[in-house]
Amino acid sequence: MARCVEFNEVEKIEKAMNVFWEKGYNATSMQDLVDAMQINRSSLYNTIGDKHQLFMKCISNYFDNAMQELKDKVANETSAKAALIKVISDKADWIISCDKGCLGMKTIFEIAPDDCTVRNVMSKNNDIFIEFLATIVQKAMDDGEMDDSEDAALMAEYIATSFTGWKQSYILNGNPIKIKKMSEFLIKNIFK
Amino acid sequence: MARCVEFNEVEKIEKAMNVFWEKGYNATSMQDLVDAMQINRSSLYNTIGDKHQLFMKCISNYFDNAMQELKDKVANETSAKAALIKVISDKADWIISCDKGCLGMKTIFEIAPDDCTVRNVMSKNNDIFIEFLATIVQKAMDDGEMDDSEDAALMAEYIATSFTGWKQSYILNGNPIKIKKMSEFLIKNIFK
DNA sequence: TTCATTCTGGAATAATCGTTTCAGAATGAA
DNA sequence: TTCATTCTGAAACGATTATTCCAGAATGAA
Repeated sequence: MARCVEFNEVEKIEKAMNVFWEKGYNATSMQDLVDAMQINRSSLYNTIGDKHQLFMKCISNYFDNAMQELKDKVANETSAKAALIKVISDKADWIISCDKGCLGMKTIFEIAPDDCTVRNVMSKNNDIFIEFLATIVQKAMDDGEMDDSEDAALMAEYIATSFTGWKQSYILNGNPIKIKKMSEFLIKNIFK
Repeated sequence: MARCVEFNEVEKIEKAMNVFWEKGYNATSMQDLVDAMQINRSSLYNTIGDKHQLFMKCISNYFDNAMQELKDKVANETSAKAALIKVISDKADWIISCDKGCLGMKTIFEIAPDDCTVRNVMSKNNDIFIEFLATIVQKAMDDGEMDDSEDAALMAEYIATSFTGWKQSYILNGNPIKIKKMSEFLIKNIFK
């Protein structure tokens, strides 16, 4: 009957995501996005929507990918303790390897405080992440690999907030050794 | 000989700072600033400079104030341990009480990754802050109030990065109890 | 008061912003 | 091939951006 969409939406979303990742929401212009996505302006507005809608899709895609990766990673480990160590040290490696900021943290500090829609999504995603971490922590406690005098949820939150702190440190100092040390310190701390 | 400036620069800088604090650098327009500062556009450009220069003055002023407050606070405590506890619990209270984001953290995540000038200033300020914390930690260690098997600088960094994590948590969840718990957890952790 | 100097208010600038519009090319069932 | 439909490319939109300019008011030493 009629012509149909000629581009793969997920693929385009990912290209847009990289631009937001690098520049942040406000500093990214529609021109930047159109250029990077290699898509027509009209097509963009017709199929995905405006800048804000596109951004929402980007952060959802960002989280979904990260969460899937995390789950796969954990599934490959034999114990809860090993899984936690893997997750923590991989996060440290990731922070060190990535010279851009972090789309998630950038969004939380730049956009979330003033944008209710964004804040709700980020908050929900964060809850899912923390809850997932908490189940592993709980398992480690149940298996006697970890001191269980502390609340598992608080422990998970403690781990997650540490990641944010590391990212801040790396943005400012760009010192990989410091990040490594802090991750080792965290691991030592939670298993002591 | 000639007419002289009729406004107090520091006072105006503080008004501008509040706007940046609330909206972030990119989302703040010169119009917003002119309105808030109650100053003429020309006067602004003539005496302070452009948006970026104004911003630099704002973050410097922000840090100087915070640092002075911190030093006063510490000076009023009798022991290094008491000072650390005071600093940590006050930070938790501050995070809870402030519904805006945090100018410092906002700047680090939004601007610092792509703006070398800003990054250098923030990095230097952060170093000063960490170093100051480290001296207190070291004193607590020397006085036997704290386990000295860990590096004081790492400990200071650990405390500072925790603050960032708490702010993230509070932006997303707005849960004061959680912040309180995390601050208690931190205090318990560093003195154990 | 005079007058060189400096500040002030508002208009003007050029560039860029996000978004819309529309003619025409591409599509694919009939 | 036909033709209704949908996508595409580029131009155009009005609003807003940061910044500059300039005429005139204010200033204060001479």
